[in-house]
Amino acid sequence: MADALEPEQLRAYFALMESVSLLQHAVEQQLRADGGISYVQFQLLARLAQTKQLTMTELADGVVYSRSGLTHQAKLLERAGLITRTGCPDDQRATVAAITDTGLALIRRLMPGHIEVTRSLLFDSLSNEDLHALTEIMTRARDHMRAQPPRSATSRRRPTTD
Amino acid sequence: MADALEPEQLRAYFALMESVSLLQHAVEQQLRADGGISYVQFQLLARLAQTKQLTMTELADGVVYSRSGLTHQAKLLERAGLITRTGCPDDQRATVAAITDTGLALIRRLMPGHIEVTRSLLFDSLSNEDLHALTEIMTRARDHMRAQPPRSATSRRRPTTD
DNA sequence: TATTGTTATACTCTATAACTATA
DNA sequence: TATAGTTATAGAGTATAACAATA
Repeated sequence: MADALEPEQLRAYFALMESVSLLQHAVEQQLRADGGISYVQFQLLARLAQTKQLTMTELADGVVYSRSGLTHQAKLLERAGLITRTGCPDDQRATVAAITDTGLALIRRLMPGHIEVTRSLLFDSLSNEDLHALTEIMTRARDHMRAQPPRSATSRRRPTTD
Repeated sequence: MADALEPEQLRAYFALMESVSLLQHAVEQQLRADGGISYVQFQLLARLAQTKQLTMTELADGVVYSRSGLTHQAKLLERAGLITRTGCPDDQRATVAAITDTGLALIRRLMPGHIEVTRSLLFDSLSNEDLHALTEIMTRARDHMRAQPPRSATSRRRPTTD
């Protein structure tokens, strides 16, 4: 089951990882320089810009891999006036995060540069057929990965009773 | 030039970033659990396993974005007995890094699990056509990104005189 | 008893600037 | 003067465990 990957699989794997590493680094530079926020913080803000209201657990999904990490980031965003955290009326245990006008304005201000970076680094080298193929492939891959159980029994998403 | 990305570009971008994030997290878990090393350290070891001898600058290429970061990682790897650093006879300024037998053994021990993670998370969801397309697309994207000049004038790869 | 979220803490990674030594 | 690399240091990110409050 764990033989060597085929050469083409290796090439795909390395090209994928290095490309995203380069892209992510460039995006992080832009966000930090233009808005003083990290990519993780940008992701959280972008999610809240779409759905307005999210509990901490919902907000964490797919972006952050530990609860304390999210609390830390949320605290920074709240301190910067970009989000608010209030108690949830439905479930007293939960905290509801929402983006502020300042946060919305920041996202709107950062978007053009963010888009420009991804365009010049990634999409400028892709044909329309490439784009279709990439979308299809990576969407399927993401769904597959999300459905995959974590390798270790001690996951932070679904902590077991041990 | 910086209009909104098309919806399909956005979908591709998000799927790409989230997939690699999930994959990288899984790979890091495996490497840390089975070998006690990080993904960056794994990449450095893997490069040295192929080419045996590399100067620090050559070794950094594409893996690490600052010289001091590489020095730090190299120090850790050296302390763990996984690589050696010796002066370069050709250029007295340079340091040549080489992998040790212990380092080679570690890479060989980690590879099956590493491959198994990437296979179960990524390649199991890909057809042969997908694999061909992905390889072609991401190889081209990587080459394009590598050729791209950094967005800011103050790059750490090509420090200017300011 | 399980879940939501926070806190405290420790560890790792990364980057900047100053420095040494060699080309 | 430019390059290769190290050092010191400071800042940010992340994770673990212990905890409080609610379901």
